[in-house]
Amino acid sequence: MASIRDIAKRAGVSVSTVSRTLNNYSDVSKETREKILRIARELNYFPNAVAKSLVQKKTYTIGIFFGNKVNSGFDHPFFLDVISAVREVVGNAGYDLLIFTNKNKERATYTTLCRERSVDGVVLLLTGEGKKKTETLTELQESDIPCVAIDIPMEGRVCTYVESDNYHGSKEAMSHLFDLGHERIAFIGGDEISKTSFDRLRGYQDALMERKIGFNPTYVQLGYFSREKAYTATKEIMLKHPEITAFFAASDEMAFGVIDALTELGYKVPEDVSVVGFDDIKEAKTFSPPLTTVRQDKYGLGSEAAGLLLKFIENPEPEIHPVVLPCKLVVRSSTSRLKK
Amino acid sequence: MASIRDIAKRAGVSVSTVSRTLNNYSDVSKETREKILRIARELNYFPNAVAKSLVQKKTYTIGIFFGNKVNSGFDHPFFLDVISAVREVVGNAGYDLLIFTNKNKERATYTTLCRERSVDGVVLLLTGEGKKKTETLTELQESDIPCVAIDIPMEGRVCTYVESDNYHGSKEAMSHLFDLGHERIAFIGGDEISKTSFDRLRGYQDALMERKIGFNPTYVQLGYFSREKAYTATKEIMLKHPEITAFFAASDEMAFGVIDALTELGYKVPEDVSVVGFDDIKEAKTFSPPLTTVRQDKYGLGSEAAGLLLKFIENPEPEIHPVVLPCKLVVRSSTSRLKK
DNA sequence: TTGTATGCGTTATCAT
DNA sequence: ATGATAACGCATACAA
Repeated sequence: MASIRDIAKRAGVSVSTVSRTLNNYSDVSKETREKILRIARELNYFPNAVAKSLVQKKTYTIGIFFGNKVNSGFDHPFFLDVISAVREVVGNAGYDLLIFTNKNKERATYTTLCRERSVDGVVLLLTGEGKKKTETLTELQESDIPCVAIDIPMEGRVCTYVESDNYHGSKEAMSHLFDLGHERIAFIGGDEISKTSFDRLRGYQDALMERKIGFNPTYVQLGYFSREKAYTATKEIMLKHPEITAFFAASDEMAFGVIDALTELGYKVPEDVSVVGFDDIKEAKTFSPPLTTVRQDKYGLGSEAAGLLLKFIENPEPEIHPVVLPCKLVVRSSTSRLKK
Repeated sequence: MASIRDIAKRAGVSVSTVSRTLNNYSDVSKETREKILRIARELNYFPNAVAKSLVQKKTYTIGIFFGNKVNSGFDHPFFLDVISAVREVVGNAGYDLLIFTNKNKERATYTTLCRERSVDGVVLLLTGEGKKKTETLTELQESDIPCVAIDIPMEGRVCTYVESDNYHGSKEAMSHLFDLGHERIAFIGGDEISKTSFDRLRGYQDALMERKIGFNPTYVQLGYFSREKAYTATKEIMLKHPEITAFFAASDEMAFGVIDALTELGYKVPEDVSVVGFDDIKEAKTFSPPLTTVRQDKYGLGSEAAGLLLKFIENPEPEIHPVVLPCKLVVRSSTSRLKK
């Protein structure tokens, strides 16, 4: 409640002197400084960040967008890890996090929302349709708002993205299956719009080609990152192609759906059919059977994104380059050697 | 970038007319209104929320504190559900969410942080030590900042809390074990400071007393909501009291620890020993064996908290009353009938 | 219906 | 070393 004016009045000095004192300027005499500090404490003074933001044009706030639309739910598979990392990194630099939630603004775009709130930078953690390069995404990318996206290939003067090395992650998964003797491997992909999905599919295809096994398009279906859709797709594939001995799903959620379907069809996992997932979400470890999967460095994704963002904010002409984080195959019990 | 001044200049009117137009005041002639609106669009105008906040003393921002200290990690077991619900509810009312992260401010309290950012209200989702009624918690409770805590018994003029009906949840769990024939039931509690822990323990004790079985203190240990600590406690108890046939853990995480220990000691769950958890976190369902547990309405906790907060903000003299949400026993496969 | 003037709490520029 | 004053972008009381 107390403002610097109140302090100034009590101390018998001007507001500018108070301001300088509170901001640790050197040109304040020791006596007045101490007096002001004492009074500030007495009045239980705290600076008003809003007023400060207005004049400094800096809010020390990082915005975050989630979900599959401009505004929507928290349906990202590892929202928690990413946001936790972002929070840690930007927090240490003195920034707070603003989660955009405002739903009753039509005509709002990422850019206008950011400008309205005057955030210093923004992290994009979108899913599904939100990852499609729409007009509003392009607008943001070309704006002067520092921006880092997770898993969306955006690039601008102060805009880039962070992703996992999905291509090589996919290949590692395939290598593992090859090592176990599998060759007839089905793939349950993500969607047709995201780079993430595309890279994982490409890894699958290339692994097959390099192994001279060849790529059979009828072994591939899209599951749209949904357990249910993956379940349906698996049934369809497996009924038509009972010769398949392994499934590679582009997400753990979908791998669960694959296993659901397989189990219902009477196959045992991994005895009859092996299954590999992607992501290594929390439930992967406790699932039955524990899922072999490609682990993404979720925390790293978030901390890299935050680090880049801070660089953009603090550096007027940053070098920009997307960050690609390595994946790691985690072998558990949903895969096993092919029985002759 | 464009301000109402720019619009005013272009339109040849005063800033107040522009302001009134943009805020849908009725006393603006149709022509000037249309002209202003057109120019606003041309200039790609958006209001500056910071400036607006300064003059209106309202930020349309809800703050959230997490973790076990004033500032710390996201270690709450269902952070995601709660925050998702809060976001939904306050979002529909036009508020955004501010996650406090700022770590480099010593001497900061919940109250000063809230004042500094001028949040309109705040949600507390703390764990561990953070739930202890410290000075800074009391300060917040007694302040005029609208505040709703989850699982912490705080009450003030614009401050209350939301919790699950832990006591009856506990009793339900015990009833289930009684129904299966168990009588020698151990309890792995939470901590000694939270009401949540206390209520669950009380439910356990009362259930035992009402059943005329009596309460054996040596059957009780604290696990501090940690899988590891619960593991250790379980070993200790089970080695001393092999007559025990069931464990009731005050959280799912701890129930996992209980099962870890039991398994290592050579007991089969649920054949030899039954185990019940509390919370129904995501992994409970996929754990092996799928965990019987007491489900908390996590989303409800968040949406009730948000609803109360909005009431406090919009109503000068709200009636205050804590909200207690019912729990629900979810029977899965970690409990079974006692073998004679 | 419109304009003028003031203030929100702070920083920053320029004097003194 | 300190003070006066303008400015940030907007809302609002009051006057016209």
